[in-house]
Amino acid sequence: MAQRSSKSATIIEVARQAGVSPATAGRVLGDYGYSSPEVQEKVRAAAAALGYRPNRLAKGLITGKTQTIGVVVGDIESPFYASVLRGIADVARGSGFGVIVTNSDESAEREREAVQLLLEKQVDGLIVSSTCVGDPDHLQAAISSNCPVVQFDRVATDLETDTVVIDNVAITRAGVTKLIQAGHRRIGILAELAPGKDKDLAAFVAEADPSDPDLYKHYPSWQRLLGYVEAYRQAGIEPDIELIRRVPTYASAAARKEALDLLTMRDAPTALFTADGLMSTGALQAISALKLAIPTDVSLICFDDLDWMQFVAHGITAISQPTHLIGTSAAELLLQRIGGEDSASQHRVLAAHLVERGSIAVYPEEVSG
Amino acid sequence: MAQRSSKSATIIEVARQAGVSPATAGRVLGDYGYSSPEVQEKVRAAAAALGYRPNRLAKGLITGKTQTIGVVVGDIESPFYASVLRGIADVARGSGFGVIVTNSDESAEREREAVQLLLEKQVDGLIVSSTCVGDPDHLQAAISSNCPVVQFDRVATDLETDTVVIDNVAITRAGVTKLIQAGHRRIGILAELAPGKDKDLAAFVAEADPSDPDLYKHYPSWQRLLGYVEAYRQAGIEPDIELIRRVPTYASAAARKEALDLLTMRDAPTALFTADGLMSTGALQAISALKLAIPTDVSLICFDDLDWMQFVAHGITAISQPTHLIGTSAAELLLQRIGGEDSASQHRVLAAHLVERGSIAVYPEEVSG
DNA sequence: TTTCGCGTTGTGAGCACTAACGTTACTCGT
DNA sequence: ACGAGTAACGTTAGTGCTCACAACGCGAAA
Repeated sequence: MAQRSSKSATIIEVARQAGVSPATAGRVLGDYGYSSPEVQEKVRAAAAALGYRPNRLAKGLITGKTQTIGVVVGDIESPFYASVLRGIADVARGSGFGVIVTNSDESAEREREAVQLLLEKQVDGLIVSSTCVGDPDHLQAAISSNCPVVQFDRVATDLETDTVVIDNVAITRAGVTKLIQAGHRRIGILAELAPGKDKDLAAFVAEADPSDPDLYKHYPSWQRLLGYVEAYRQAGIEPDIELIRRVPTYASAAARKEALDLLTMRDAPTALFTADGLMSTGALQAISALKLAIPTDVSLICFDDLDWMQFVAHGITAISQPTHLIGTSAAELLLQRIGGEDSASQHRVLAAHLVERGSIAVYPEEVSG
Repeated sequence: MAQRSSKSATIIEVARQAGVSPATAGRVLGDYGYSSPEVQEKVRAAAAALGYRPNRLAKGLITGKTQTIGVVVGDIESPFYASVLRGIADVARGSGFGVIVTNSDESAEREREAVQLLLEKQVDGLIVSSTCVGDPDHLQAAISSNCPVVQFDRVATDLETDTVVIDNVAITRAGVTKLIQAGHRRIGILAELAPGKDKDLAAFVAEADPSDPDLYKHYPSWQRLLGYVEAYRQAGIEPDIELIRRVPTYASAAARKEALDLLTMRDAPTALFTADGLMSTGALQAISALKLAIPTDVSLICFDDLDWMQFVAHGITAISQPTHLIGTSAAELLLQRIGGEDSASQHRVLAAHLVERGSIAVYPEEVSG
């Protein structure tokens, strides 16, 4: 019977009850060192009788390992992060690890605070989608104090960490190319594109260069824009900057507004590309409000394959990220590092794929010249 | 400058560097007891110079408080749980607490393991949506060892814990009544309804009694069924058990199949009520596959107001739970308990509300008699 | 001057556990 | 028969920090 009292029994009480030394009890219960079968039985019986529950704090204090990993994401409510976290949690549970989650809300300050808290809690490792890819000294601090870090989605490349990403440029290029091949010439794109100012956007589009070591290169939304621009250029068309709309972070209403604006502008686009889930819902809100039909009135490709995309209209063609796999991969890499692996940083690029449904109509190419 | 070496500085090194005793350094850095301004400055300078980072394990070992709360949910990927967790995390962050998340996958065994792990990690409190409402001895064990528990959504009522729920019966009754008032007589309902067997379902419907202290009473999906049955009875109609379809936990495909079956049966329902998000997507898949129009061919009310419900068809009428508030409330209650509050258990019943959109058509009442 | 009290600091114990090491008893090979 | 090896256990010293306690100085009250 477990005891009813307030404080849980310690290993010393178990040892006394079993008539052995604390160290011996520790060996049995902690499953290390030597112990005879008789002693094992006695100790286990005593532990069960007292309702003994090992104190992982004390263990962690000595061993320097807490069997806990810390996770920092933008917002756990977003389907993308939620799914990645699920993958992480699955792997963690399989290895007896706990997972502490924190939301940065895309704020560098909060991210730093979160990392600080996690380090104080002595997590064995960190999985981060960093907001401040620019100066990741807090992550560097973690690495310096022997706390391995794995980055995903957003990546600060000048950091010595394993990374898990998808090839945003290639998959977006493929998607937009699909639209172009269907005859679309004016394709609107809705993307977050933070940080930066409008003039940066123009410069980025003008100079778009896949080998550019620019800061923007590290942000998925900029990478997706790059894929968009490349698809255009490959088709021999110059992208119209009026069709590129940026939306502040976590601004659902703004996404709707931009989409509305885009779809009602003079010479409006015949197709839309949304760079993440928030943009997708914004676009659909606008399309719904304008009573436009998909794909008759407007074609659509959405980044991130959300639940509802299989039944809205005739199905929404979407780019599906292996979110769960991103999480499990990140966790596996991290656990390897925690386990002592000290080979060179691994950089996993996972495959995203286009899920073709019914949101792309063939657009009659205008007869020109 | 923070040091580059592997191990972080301890308070003893900070004390030596500042020329004071470890206890004094602790008082300054830990912000307790007395210390003079001069000493404070010296100690803080030394701490900064050494890149000191307090070890919360050691602190927790002594104080018995880890500033961590444990959360056990069914699946963090579900929008409902993700949003609740977000609420919890927000409150926790505000108080400097960390949050460890675990998924039970609706398995009692996993839930027990999770609770065990969390208790070993010495969490200061637990927020749980329990799978095994029937025998919550693991939760009782937590309470017995002075670890307060707050339950939400699913609740084991014979446990002395604070709870946060919504009135599932009333809000569902209101929703279904709306459908009945619109003239619908055959309303299909899709719900999880675990655990239990088919004959239990028949008995439950036959005896449906709001004051019944039955086990089922604790499960939201059964509560929602109860509201459904009550709405029927209040309208003087006896519910048809053929219209009540149950779906195994986490079986997205099964939800689709049941919905398909429901909509193609002889004397098919003219309206559908889905008891959670999974059922809703299943229903929409079926409706889409059958090329039925909402609300012309089938009316619909969905439990849980998901993102896409504002733009699918003419908008889906939904029951919106205050998910974020559920999380913040649970966390606030828990933090109060952790803070020493020992008043009687609080049971918060939050308001859900019907978001009326365009998925209910008036159904011409048949002229009878 | 004595007494009291308070602010300030240091000392030492201890939180629950593990790791290193010492001791003992026993086995095995030569 | 004897040293080496090994299994089984105990003793002790930590792990980084907090807390109770004692000690001390200093100003105010008696």
